Parts: sequence; C-alpha cells; structure tokens
Amino acid sequence: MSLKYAVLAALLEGEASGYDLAKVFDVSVANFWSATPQQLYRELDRLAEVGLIEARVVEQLRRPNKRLFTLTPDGRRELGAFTAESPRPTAIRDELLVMIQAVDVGDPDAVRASVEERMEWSRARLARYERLRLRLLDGRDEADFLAETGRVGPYLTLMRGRSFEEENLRWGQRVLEVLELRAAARPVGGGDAA
Amino acid sequence: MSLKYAVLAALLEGEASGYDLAKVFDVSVANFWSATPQQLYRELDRLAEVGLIEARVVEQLRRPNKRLFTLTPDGRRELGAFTAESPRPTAIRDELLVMIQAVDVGDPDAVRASVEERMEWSRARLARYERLRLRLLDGRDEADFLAETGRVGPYLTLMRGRSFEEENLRWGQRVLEVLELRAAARPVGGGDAA
DNA sequence: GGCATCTATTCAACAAATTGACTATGGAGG
DNA sequence: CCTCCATAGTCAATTTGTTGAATAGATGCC
Repeated sequence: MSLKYAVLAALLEGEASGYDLAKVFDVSVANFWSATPQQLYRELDRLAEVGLIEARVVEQLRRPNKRLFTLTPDGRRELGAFTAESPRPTAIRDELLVMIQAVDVGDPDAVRASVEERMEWSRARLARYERLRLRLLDGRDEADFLAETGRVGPYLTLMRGRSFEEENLRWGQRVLEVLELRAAARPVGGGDAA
Repeated sequence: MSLKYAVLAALLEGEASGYDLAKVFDVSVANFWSATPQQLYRELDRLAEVGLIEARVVEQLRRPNKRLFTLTPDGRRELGAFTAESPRPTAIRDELLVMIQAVDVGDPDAVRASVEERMEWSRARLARYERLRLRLLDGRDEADFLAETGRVGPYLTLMRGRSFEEENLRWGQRVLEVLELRAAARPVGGGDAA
C-alpha cells in the first residue's frame, strides 16, 4: 500500500535504478520497510506511469542497460503530502519470535542456535549502520549535523534502526541465558516428555 | 506464510474461537505477528481442514454460536518441528518511519503530532504488557518463574515487545527534540522554501 | 422505544507480496 | 577453460493480505 511512499522517499537520496533500490532496501530502508526486487521493479513502473517519477535510460557498453529514476515535482509534492497523513501502527513479522513463543513444545537447542544467528546478523547490521552514520555526519559532530543539515530524516530513521538492533542483541542474550538455564535443569536428552 | 504457526502458537494458550484470537492478535501476539480477523478465520478453516486443529461448536443461547479450536497432536508436532527451521529475518513496516525519512520535504508539524500520537500508543501498550506480565508471573518473582514454569515462550516474547515500545518512546522523544529545535530555527511559516 | 454497540462470524472482491524461473553479459577465481 | 558471481532486469503463478459489507441476537443508553 505504501511501498509507494517508501520508494519515493528512497529516491530523495537521488537518481537510482531498480537494482540500486533493491540494495538500499536491503540496508538502510529495511529498518522500516522491506521489499523484494520484484516488488520494486513493479512499483517503479507504476510510479513512472502516473508521473511521480521519471525514467532515464542509460545505455551501457559492458552491462545491461539500466533505467535511472528521479522524483518529479509531482512526486515530491505527493510524498510531502503523505507526511501529513495519519500513519497506521507498526506491523512486525518475525518468525524467530513465533518460534520462541512455541519454544516450550519445540526444539530449544535449535532455537538457541537461531537466536545466536540472529544476534550475529544484528551485529553485522549495526556495523553497516555505523558506517552509514559516519558517512552522513561527514566529519561534523551529531549536534552540528542535526542543526545544520537539510535532511535529518535519514539520520533519525537510522537511529531507530540502530536501537532496534541493539535491543535485539540485549534481548537475545537474555533469551540465551534463560534457555541455557533450563537446558541445564532438563534431564539430558529428555526434551520430549510431553 | 507462517501466519499458520503464529495461530498454532497462540492456541498453545488453550482453546480459542476466531474472535478470541482476533483479540489476542491485537495485544500480545501483535508484537511479532499482525493479522486481521478475516485472515484468522480463513487460516483457522484451513488448519482445521488439514487436521492441525480441531473445532468444537459451542451453542450459545444469547449469543451467536462459536467454534472453539484446539491444537491436535499433529498440530503440536508440526509447531514443534517449525521451531527447528531457520527463521527468515524480521520484516518491519512502519509508515511513521517512512514519513520521518521524508520529513525534510514534508510537513514537520504534522509529523511531530504523529510522533506524539505514536508515543501515546506505546505507553498504552506498555501498560497492557505490564498487566499481562503480572498475570503470567502470578505472584512469583521473575527468576523463580523462569526457572519453574512449563512455558517461558510467552514471557520471552512479551519482554521483546516491551523493550520495543520502550525504545519507541525514547526514540520518539529524541525525534521531537530535534524537530522542535529545527522548527525554532526555521523562519516562521516558511516551510516551503524548496 | 429505538439506535448504537458487542459478540461471533461469513462472503466477495480486490490489492499486494512471494516464489521461482528466465534472459544477458562480463569479470574473477580456480 | 569453465564456473560462479554481480549487474540489470522481466514474466507468470500462486499465496497472502486488505476492505467493506452482511447477518443476527442481546444488552446498554438516552
């Protein structure tokens, strides 16, 4: 429904191809909106049709041609108008949490491994966020940046993404502790005593 | 795709009607999986067809009849097996974050109001979580509960939900500060100087 | 006395998302 | 030399998710 606005917002960073956006939607934008490449290509076609973005075909010699998209004034206006609407509440879907909800009838060791994997992923994400943050700050300190820059939006959403992953780490650690405690108390090899 | 498992996991709490589940999916389960009532009814029909849950019709005198669903041994087994799979990464969609990403070309005052509304919502959620937590603990302290109880899953997911909302509050506060700072620096009424 | 609201669902239509395969080319590594 | 990976997409089928309305009795509110 509003992949539309997520795409328009991503194009505020400047001209991008579908392929570029797919990468952006995998790193920074993924904090608050996830989308597959196929979704993006389709959405880009639609947005170009209604004139909210414009395509420019770049012929490449040693690569497939690409279409670079830019916001049109109409697109920018519509995105601006969107910010005045009333946002619907956050929708989260996290299979790991479903697994944990069911861990008591499931496989605690497998779940522990999944939690550890997720924590590894969060650490990697945090490292990427930090690199992006330093790139945004570009030498200034945070207070100066926030007061001066024309675009605070990306920084603020980045902060939310960062704290989300930090919470994942803290919580994951706690889950591991609890599950390990219970694994120790459990009779060895007797997980199926329903 | 795995609304299926979210429903099975919710039924671990015991027999429930579609209507009951709709309420549960609006409070505790919403932390990690959201679904509309219609989705739930459809999923319940499907799960009953393949024998993972069983329906029992309860005729009520002064109310419409209801179907109460229970996990079958098959359902419990399939849910247990699911916990051993590899979870896909978290998918978040949050329109408010999209708006903030675009706040620099949008309406900062409207966005501020939306952030405040979201914070109010988070506070309400935290209050409900706390009530649920006390009900789960049922007088015991946390350490005892975690060591003793047969079901830690719901407590662990609740903790994640709680820290998520707490982070929303902290982050929201920061966003308000930054936006107010910039509103003060902005020439009055001159938001459209693109 | 009537209208709104809550319980408890069902149906239909539509929009969006997911999956998987397919087309091409070039560079890197073994 | 051959295979894998990255670039840059497209197409089609299926599954999910969303929206809106309909049904139907009971209780509460003015």
